[in-house]
Amino acid sequence: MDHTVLHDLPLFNGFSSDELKDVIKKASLFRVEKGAYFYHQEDPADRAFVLLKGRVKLSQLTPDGQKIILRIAAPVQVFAIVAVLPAKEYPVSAEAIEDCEALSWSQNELQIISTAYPIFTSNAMDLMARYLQDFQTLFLQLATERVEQRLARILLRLHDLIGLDTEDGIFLDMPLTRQELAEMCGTTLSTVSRLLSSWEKNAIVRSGRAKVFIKDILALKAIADY
Amino acid sequence: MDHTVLHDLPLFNGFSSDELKDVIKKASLFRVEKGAYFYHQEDPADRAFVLLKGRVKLSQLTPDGQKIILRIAAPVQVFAIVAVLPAKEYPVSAEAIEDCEALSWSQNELQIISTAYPIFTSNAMDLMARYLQDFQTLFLQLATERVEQRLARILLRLHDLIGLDTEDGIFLDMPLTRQELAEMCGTTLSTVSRLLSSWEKNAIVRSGRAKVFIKDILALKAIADY
DNA sequence: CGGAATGTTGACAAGGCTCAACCGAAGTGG
DNA sequence: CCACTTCGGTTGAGCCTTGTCAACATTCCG
Repeated sequence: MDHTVLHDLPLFNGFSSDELKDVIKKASLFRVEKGAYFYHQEDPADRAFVLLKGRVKLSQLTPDGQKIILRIAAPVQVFAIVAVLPAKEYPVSAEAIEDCEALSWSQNELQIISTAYPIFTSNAMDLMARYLQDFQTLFLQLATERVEQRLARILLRLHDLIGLDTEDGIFLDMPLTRQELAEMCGTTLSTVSRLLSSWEKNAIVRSGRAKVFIKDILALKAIADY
Repeated sequence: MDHTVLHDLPLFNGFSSDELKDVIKKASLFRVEKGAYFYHQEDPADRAFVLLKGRVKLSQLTPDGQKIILRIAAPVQVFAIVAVLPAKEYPVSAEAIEDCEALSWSQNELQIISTAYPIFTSNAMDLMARYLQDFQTLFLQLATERVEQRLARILLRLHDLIGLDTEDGIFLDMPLTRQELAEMCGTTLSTVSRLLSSWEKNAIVRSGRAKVFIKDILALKAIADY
């Protein structure tokens, strides 16, 4: 395993090449196929991951079975960082929505890394603080914006995360159903479908079965910031 | 300053009395009067606080001026823990809604404490993880529940935080306007007023100008878990 | 007393949800 | 290769919750 994959991760900020090699030596490689889970909500949080290949859907279930998607992780991103803390549970479930590969460290190994490299702890905390802030922003948007704006924002975020330029516009390189988009913005399949249809009429997007192209990103931004 | 005030704070878990005394010696005492601010959103985050007296409203503004209240802090609670991280900004504003006193440490002092007591860092991280989880729960509720349930939940949380038994029912010991309740559950003043009125008809609460008594907490729980 | 906050209530509109019927594409098995 | 099933998507009707706007009442406070 090439240590350079970790090089630009904020979590390993301040690590030298040798240190990264050492950290990688401690890692295990996990393969999880499409549809399977890395872990489930409320399992004891005993492993953290760095995604190398595929996409992971991080979602949470309500007591009555509704789901919301909190985040989609793409390579090369960290997830389940909560595992650095002892005696926690995973707050979300992590499902592979494509065939995935990830590096993983057990809580024990994370403990060892923390002790050997004190900066690791503060990097982890920094990461957590960033998530916290992202959440506050999301929360604010959910509380104050209409579905239309929220969906536009989500497409824009996906654009940054996984947008691919094609002659048909910017392709969002991930199989996303209407249902999943709905779970990302706290609404229903029908509403998402209606919005995408109406945007398609205005040549803002083009969308089909589990795929979306963005044709007019400025219009989308205008909707988001309306 | 009596060091025992810090004794039960998760942030100082694992500190001996002597260590707590040392930590307190490094603190400054802040007084902030009702209506004034400890800090504003987007100020550089250079101080953390432990509230000793009064209440603090932690709120966030949208670009277009809407406000939501993320948390009300009561004694003895920590806020602005994000200040342990260098080069961050406060993600919220902190307004004293009563005359307040708080212990405070500068980022420098926090740095020194972290170095002297490694457990402090992990306590801080733990605290952050807890906030993160609380947020995810809040987020989920906001996304999936109706205003009625959310308001009921908020009253129940306030009950745990600041409920006082009286002959008139359980008094929520804090001046909270309809507007503020609305900002806590992401809705409008009118809707809160209507809900409280209708609950008053059913003898679930009694409420007046900036005050609320809970008369039937079971009914409230039933609404929350509906 | 007068003005500023705060709260109540009604009328109305709209956004979004539910339910349901229907369509089309993709996959599957004989 | 065709028939069938499954999955994902679209769309309409109706309704409910909630937001908006506005007038008015009540309480507080200087």
